[in-house]
Amino acid sequence: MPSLKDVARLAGVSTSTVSRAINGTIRVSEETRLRVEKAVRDMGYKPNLVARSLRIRSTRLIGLVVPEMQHETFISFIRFTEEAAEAKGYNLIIGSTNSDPDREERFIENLIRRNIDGIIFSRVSDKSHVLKILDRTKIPVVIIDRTLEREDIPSVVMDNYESGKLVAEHLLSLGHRAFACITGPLDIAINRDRLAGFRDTVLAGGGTLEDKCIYEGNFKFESGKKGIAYLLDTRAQFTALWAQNDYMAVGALNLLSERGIKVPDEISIAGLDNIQQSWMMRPSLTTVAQPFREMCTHAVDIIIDRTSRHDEAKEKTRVMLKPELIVRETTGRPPERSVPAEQINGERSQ
Amino acid sequence: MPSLKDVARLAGVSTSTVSRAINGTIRVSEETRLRVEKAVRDMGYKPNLVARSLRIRSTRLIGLVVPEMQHETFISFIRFTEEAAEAKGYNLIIGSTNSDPDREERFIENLIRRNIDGIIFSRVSDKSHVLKILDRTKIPVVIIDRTLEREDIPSVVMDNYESGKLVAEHLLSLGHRAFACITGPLDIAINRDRLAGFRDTVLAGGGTLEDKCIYEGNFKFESGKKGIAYLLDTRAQFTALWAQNDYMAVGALNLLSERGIKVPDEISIAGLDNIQQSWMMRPSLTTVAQPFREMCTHAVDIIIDRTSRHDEAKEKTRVMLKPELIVRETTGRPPERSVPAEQINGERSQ
DNA sequence: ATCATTTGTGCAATCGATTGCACAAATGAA
DNA sequence: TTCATTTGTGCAATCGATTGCACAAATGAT
Repeated sequence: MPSLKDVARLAGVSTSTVSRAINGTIRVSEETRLRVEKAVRDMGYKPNLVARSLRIRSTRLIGLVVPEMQHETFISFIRFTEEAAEAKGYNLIIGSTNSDPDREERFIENLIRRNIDGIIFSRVSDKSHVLKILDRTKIPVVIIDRTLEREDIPSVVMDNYESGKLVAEHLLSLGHRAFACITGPLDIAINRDRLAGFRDTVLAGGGTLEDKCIYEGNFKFESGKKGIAYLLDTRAQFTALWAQNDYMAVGALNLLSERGIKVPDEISIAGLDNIQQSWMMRPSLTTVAQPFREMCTHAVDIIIDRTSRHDEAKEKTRVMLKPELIVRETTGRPPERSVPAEQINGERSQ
Repeated sequence: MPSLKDVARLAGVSTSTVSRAINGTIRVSEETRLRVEKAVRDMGYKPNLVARSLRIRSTRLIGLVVPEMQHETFISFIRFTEEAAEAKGYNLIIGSTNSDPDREERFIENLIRRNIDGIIFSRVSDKSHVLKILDRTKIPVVIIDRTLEREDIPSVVMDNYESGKLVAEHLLSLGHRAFACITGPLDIAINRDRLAGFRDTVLAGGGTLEDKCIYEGNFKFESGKKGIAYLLDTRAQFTALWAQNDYMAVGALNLLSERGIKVPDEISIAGLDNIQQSWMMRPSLTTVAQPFREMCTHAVDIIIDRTSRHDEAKEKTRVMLKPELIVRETTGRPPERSVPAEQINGERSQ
């Protein structure tokens, strides 16, 4: 691998000149520029980014921390963040922590030592000690898909309240009045927001969402199954169910199919996330699409913005983007003569 | 951020000594080691990996090239490669090329300039000019999930022939005799291998796999739908179908459900890959699991191995791992009185 | 006590770029 | 023609580590 020095020698100029000719930081005479360019081509010279990074203290690397790679949500973050980063000439280092604090810490330490330009977190907890580590450096950080108590940390989220609202409006317009919900963990703000949007809209529209029609899940398939089973078995009355993510919706559908309950004829189901399965399955799932691409693009932009104008006062940045409702087959009109859900359940469950 | 020099000053020794105390490359007296360690702790010193990489010409970074991030296969590669790399103290830079040669080239160039320790490719084509680029450097390369004509490039693949064999054996043992197959692109060796394993075993077991029962797909959902539609509409005769990946199997199931054909009562279906949907859907999909974790671990090991013993003669490395059959609900005994498939199709299609 | 060997440490070069400063040549203004 | 300004280039320091070599002190052998 030829270095700057080799190119300089071949072109008969100093390394400074070659560097300037390449980067265009300072004017170089037309003539020498051409000579340098020729030398660069002839030798197949490729600037060494490690050396460059060391000198200019910027690596054009962004770190992305995800808790795991099973959920499609995180895959989307990886995918779109990589896309956005690549478009800006950055590369992406990813690390999944498996929700293991040690691994998380190791990974962050590594990123710091690698002199990374910024870090994007998805789903960190408020108490993550990692944030303390980051406070000690001045590496820009963005939280994606969650907001933290600490307001000085920029975040990018979907308008979660709105997502609940969209689903409720849709179901209300189909004629539903009795609702149920399988939520994500309610210690997390965004999930409470989703629920609030859903509930507020349901009630405003003359519907009901009783407490016993709410099941707190954990975003996994199994939890969707459990949730719907619980709701059916406790004879909660509802004709429409919203699961706060698609995996739980799929789980619910799975159990309904097991029990021979027809969707959407007897119960309407909606999810959130728009995972692949949601359109591949039958019946296809009505859901809310998160604007993942935009979220990631924003996150990357914030990082790059903060690295460029280094030490300026950090204004608070909180980006909130609109979700989009995607209507498919799992939602329909409520049962014809509005059979009480209780009765339906009674027939079927055990 | 304190540097070696700062630590050295605080500990009252030279930077060389600090470096040696930290890395343990050369013996340092117990006493100074303790002094250095204390200084390191007191200052919260973290070695700068960029500087280190520049000097020792090794970054402990591995690049992973995937064509896209929609297919779960590639997600698995990312996931397990990251896991394996992290376990060995390496970090992972990923890039998806979207099958765009320019993007691919840009990404590879970047990796080279970043002085990456090795590159893992999934799904490169034989004619990818990228390999030429890599020939010019001596960066270790591994191909995963595909073998190339060029034998000097190490690869890690599943035993694809075996996967076809496993499926065929399973279906034969259930009593099936008339088979169909929706393949991946047949210009790719591994797909021909899968088909060969399937066909050989079917025929050896007294079954049939007629030419008109083979449909060449492209691994996507839609292509599974099209494939089964084609097979049904041309009245190919079969009671069991193998789709060479799960997305196509799901597509096929989707269409069968549309046409009201019962699985596995009327047709048995098997896939390959063991994607999430395969166990979440109903009926759950019989499939072949690829040993992704092992594949990725091997790939990382090969890279690390080759970086350490730098310029030795490269022996040819081709790792081949065993697949595993996972029997679920979409495969069962063939229809009771062995109704000719033609008749079944006749009733249903259109 | 003398010399060879081992042990521990520091000096300074090095990896490959970028960049402040100095300076010569070219240009423009008077 | 003379002086001020602009333009283009090179020297050498720098980023933060690692490491070959030199050398002093400690140790061991005789």
